[in-house]
Amino acid sequence: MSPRTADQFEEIREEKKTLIMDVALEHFANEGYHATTISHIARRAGISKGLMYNYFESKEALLEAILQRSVIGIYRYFDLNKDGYLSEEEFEFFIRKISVVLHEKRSFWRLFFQLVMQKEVREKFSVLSSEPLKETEFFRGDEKFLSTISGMITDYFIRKKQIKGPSYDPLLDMNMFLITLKGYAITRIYIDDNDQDDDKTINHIIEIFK
Amino acid sequence: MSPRTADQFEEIREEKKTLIMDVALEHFANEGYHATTISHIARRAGISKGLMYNYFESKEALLEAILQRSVIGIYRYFDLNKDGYLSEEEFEFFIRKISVVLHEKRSFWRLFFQLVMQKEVREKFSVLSSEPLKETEFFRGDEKFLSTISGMITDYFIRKKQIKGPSYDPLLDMNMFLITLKGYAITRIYIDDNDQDDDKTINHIIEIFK
Amino acid sequence: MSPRTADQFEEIREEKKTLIMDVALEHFANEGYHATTISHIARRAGISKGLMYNYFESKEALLEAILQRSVIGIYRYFDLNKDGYLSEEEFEFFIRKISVVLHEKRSFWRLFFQLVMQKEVREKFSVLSSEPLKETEFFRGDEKFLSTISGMITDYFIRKKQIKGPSYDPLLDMNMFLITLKGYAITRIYIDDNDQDDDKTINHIIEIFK
Amino acid sequence: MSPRTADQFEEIREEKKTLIMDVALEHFANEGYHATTISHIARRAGISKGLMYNYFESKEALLEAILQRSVIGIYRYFDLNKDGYLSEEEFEFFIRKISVVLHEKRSFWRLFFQLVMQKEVREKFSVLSSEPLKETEFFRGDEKFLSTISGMITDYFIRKKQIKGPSYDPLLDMNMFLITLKGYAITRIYIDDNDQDDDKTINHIIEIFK
DNA sequence: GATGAATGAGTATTCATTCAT
DNA sequence: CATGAATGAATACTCATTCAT
Repeated sequence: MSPRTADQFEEIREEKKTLIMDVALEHFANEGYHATTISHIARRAGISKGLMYNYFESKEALLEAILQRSVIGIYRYFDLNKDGYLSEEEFEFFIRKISVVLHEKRSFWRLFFQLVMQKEVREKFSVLSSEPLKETEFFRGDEKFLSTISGMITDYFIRKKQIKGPSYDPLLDMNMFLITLKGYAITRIYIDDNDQDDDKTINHIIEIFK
Repeated sequence: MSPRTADQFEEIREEKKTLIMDVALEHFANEGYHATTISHIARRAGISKGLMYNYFESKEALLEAILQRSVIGIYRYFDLNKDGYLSEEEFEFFIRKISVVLHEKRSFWRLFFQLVMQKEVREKFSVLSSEPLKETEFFRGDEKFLSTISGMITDYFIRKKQIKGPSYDPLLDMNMFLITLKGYAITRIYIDDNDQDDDKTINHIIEIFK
Repeated sequence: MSPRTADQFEEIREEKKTLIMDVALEHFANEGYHATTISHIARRAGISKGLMYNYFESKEALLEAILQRSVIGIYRYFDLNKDGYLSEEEFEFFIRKISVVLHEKRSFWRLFFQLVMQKEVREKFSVLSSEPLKETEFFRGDEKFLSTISGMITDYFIRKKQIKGPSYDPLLDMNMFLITLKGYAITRIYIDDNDQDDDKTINHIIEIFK
Repeated sequence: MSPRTADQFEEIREEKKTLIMDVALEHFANEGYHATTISHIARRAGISKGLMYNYFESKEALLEAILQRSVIGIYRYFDLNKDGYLSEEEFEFFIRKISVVLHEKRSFWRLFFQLVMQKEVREKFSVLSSEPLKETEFFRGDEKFLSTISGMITDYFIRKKQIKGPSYDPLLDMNMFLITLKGYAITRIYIDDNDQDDDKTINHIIEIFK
């Protein structure tokens, strides 16, 4: 019965937070942020409402924590801090990684699209920042994430022009790529079991835009 | 002095209903259905809350009336009752019409995507019906709308195979088309002013899939 | 096309008022005063809400008008103004008249019992007035009605003592009579078709208390 | 300091529920169900409106809980599960018990008569069930209660015939008894202090129908 | 007289958040 | 750390009443 160490406490704390965030994400993603109640989350997570507020200051803080965690996770998955350069060989891996991350984090992406469709949130995202990423500020972080990706992609298509020649329209191609990516995303994130046809589709997308 | 005629009342009713629906659609689309309050709609429409309920039985009934109106409008715009056949020449017009309708009814489409992302609603749409359209039943109507379009498109890509030959994969092509359409849609409906580059994009999409 | 005379107008007015009161009484009696809405009454009476207020100042005024009309009707039916004396022969007719009036005006009595069970209303009735009846003041009128009947009955049972002798307890007998009357009333007013067994019951009640 | 135990919570819950039900019953009985607002109940109970909904799902659920509690209480008081047989000696106790229960639970009975006079509720009660009593289903329970009593009484009067001889009309006598009971009930439940004359009346009723 | 659109105060209900234990 | 009782501001909805036509 030796008292738990501070580390053990911290570990338990983190586990509980993770549990709450997992449950909350699931519900936010499927029923919507507004339609999901704190009571419901607490009940599903097997804890009391009071405890929820021990871990998260408010419902919105919980949302931001979830978003931040996901963004950081994805950020790390793509290892985007290295150089911001997307080579031709990397492009294929990049697309495949997107396919994986869309499916594995589909709850997050469902929530993400939902939020991005809200006017207020949309406006926040339109101002892309070039400030260094602070992990505690989600939206900044997310903007950074998006602007980094955005820069890499722009870069990639501009370089493509040097290969494809003067008749090639890099802006048009990039727009088509972004449209395809978005369409692929919202298709993919609403399939619960891994789709059989997906491989074909992904290969085809790579084929077109590489 | 003299009392209003039934026609005058009818006119007032229709005008007010339209006004309320217009205001409500705008807010549902931009702030989200749950985040929009009846008070807010009433205030923006310059009427009392009570009057809202003179015209619509509930918030949900208002939503359904809006959806129904939009679906019927789009249905008519596409004139889909004719034969359900999409010829090669028609395909181009079809795409251009989609572009127009996405932009002109962008509030509806914003709302539509928002709703379709809700689990419960998504499930409703998964059962596609082949019953004849009754205008008073929104979801049926919408399913009919979608299933009609869906059938036409499937048809179109199967016929394409006869032209393109055995190496052509109609299912893959159709999937790519649907992905492109969705990506194009969510891109287009969040641009408020008519986009300059849009023409190029549309032409390119037609080029690829015709 | 000669213009209607003032009398004709008055007649139409009275007919409409009667119609409204009939419909309202039916609903007040069966669904309850609070649960019945003005809209509902108007719709059932085939008139507009506005017109209702042309005839009756308020929902409560409508209620009072209904009660007053019924009370006056019953008052007249019993011809109670004559002398307030209830002879032995009259007693039998009195009971039979009660039976008839309970059934024919059962909607009124349903409403009456309902109201009398409301504390506030009950208190009003507890102060019995000996003022002369003014037809425009319902509650006064009703009190007068009740106090007149009450006096007559008290009188009747006191006189009975002179016949029955010293072992007879007039107060007890009167209480039993009032209890029986009330019990008979609430039984009778909730039977819609004229009850077969009722004659036997009435004869028996007369037998006991005459 | 230390957190409350489950038992403590349970105790608080039961106390508060009882408090709310007591206050609500008082108001429902005296002002009527529809005329009593949740705000009013909460204010009188010294709690917030929100708390009411922590304990009862809705105003109607509160009503049903009150009715159920009362019915079960009365059911137990009469110990009706034993055999459903009412002997001559028991009859006297039965009447006296009714007198007591009418007075002690007069708020419930005021509410009961009020509700029974509503058309919709009346119809529910007309279907008497012979299913075993489930305490959680109020109306069933109440029907069972009434049908049990009803059966016992019918039985009692049929047996009386064997004593009184062929000139005795059991149905008429029972009807008179039920009328007297109802009349006694609505008289008794609207007297707040225990009536002096009541003993005489009760004795007389026993005398007549035993 | 007659209509029903329009109002607004009121009612039941919900839910994020606080806090005593 | 943990609980759920308690709060109150906000929300959807109702309905008696008014009023322009």
